[in-house]
Amino acid sequence: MAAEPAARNRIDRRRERTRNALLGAARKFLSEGRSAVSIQEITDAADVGFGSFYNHFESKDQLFDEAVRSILQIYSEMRDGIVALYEDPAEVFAVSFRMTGRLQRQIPEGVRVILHSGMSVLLREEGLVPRARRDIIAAQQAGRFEPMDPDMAIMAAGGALLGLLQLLDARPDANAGALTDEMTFRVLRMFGMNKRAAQKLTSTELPSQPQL
Amino acid sequence: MAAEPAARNRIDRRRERTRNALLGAARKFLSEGRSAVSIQEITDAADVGFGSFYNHFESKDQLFDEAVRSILQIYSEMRDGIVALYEDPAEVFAVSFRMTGRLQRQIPEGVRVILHSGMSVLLREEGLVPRARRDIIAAQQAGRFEPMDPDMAIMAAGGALLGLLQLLDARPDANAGALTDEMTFRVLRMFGMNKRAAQKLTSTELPSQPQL
DNA sequence: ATTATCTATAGATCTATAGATAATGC
DNA sequence: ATTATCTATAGATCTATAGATAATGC
Repeated sequence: MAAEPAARNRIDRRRERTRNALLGAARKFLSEGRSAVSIQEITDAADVGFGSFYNHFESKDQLFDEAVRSILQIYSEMRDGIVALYEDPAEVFAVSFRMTGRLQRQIPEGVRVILHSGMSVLLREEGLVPRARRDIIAAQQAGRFEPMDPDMAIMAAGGALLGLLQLLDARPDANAGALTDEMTFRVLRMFGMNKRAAQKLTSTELPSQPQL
Repeated sequence: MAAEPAARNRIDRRRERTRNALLGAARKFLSEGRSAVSIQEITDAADVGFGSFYNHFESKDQLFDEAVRSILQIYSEMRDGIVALYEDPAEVFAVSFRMTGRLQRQIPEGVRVILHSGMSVLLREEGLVPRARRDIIAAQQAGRFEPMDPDMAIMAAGGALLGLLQLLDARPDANAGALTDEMTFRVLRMFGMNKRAAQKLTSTELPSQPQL
């Protein structure tokens, strides 16, 4: 009752397949920074009839927007499942950060979409931002982080995270886990944690990476 | 002999005026994230004949690329002039950071171009990046910053800087100087400076803002 | 019978260029 | 005489839609 089964019948499943093919093609082009492709090229890449595009989206912009949104949503729901195990908000923050850095090696293309979409992701009230805000505020109230304008903290941590993802993208052979943990450590230090506490939070074992 | 005078004659000056009008229009559209405008719209906004476009640029992409490059170049030359007064590399870094945050209030449109261009600015070997790398490495060697992979440091500081600029853009009434200094303080802490030293570097008086 | 997909296409838009016009140099 | 700008336009490309086709539901 609460939620429909994934697809009600064969027509709906086919419809969803087409839609996903379009979103996938959009992600592919966005990950290459090619937002100027024609709808024709998109439907070709999706292996879908040209007219089908308009069964699902009103415009290219709408498709691209949904493509970004879907990435943010899928990933942040996954995150929620993972961090449900932790109580300390500082640890939740650290685990999220460490998992997200590692994500670059799992879905480099998806990450590239975000990287190309500019800093404005940090203003979207969906995805990791609202979650990071909650974690940071809670950690501040718990005395784990120094007091600081939460939005500043988000911009600092979010910017550093995006920078890390960009660096990992440019260095395919680097040790992603080590670099990510180093960056997490630095961000925790930036938030006023002492060395030992920051060290501890960035050296605990992580839950296994979920497959996407 | 070393460098030509700004413009040799009237023809050259006119040519440059046209070119600058096109670059200005490109910046305007890029600052609005509208990279899909037609060349026609660009020449209209520049108040320039349509065909003139091709006297100066081969394609829209080339124009946009030069528009971004020109912003980076103009700003970083200005920075070089300012920081020439300082010796301590950590102070050079701090002053650069603090001036750049304040820049958002001076040329919000130019900053918006950078914000829309995505994280890839942090990979460009022009503009602030190579300068920041030199400063960071020098500060590490001088023992002012903790040792750290310089590229990681750049991504962390650059990401935080872009995040700050994005926040300032979204908060036109906020105290840009105060927020910028707070962010600078945090970044210095991230690089391992102690509170007192970081405090000192972010509370010194800045040289007067140059007009652009 | 219903619904989504696909193909074909009209009309709009966009790019690149040719040739005319205007401004400046010599 | 030279050089840049401007206007006009051919041809290419792109979008949005109409109508045909294919798949599924009942």
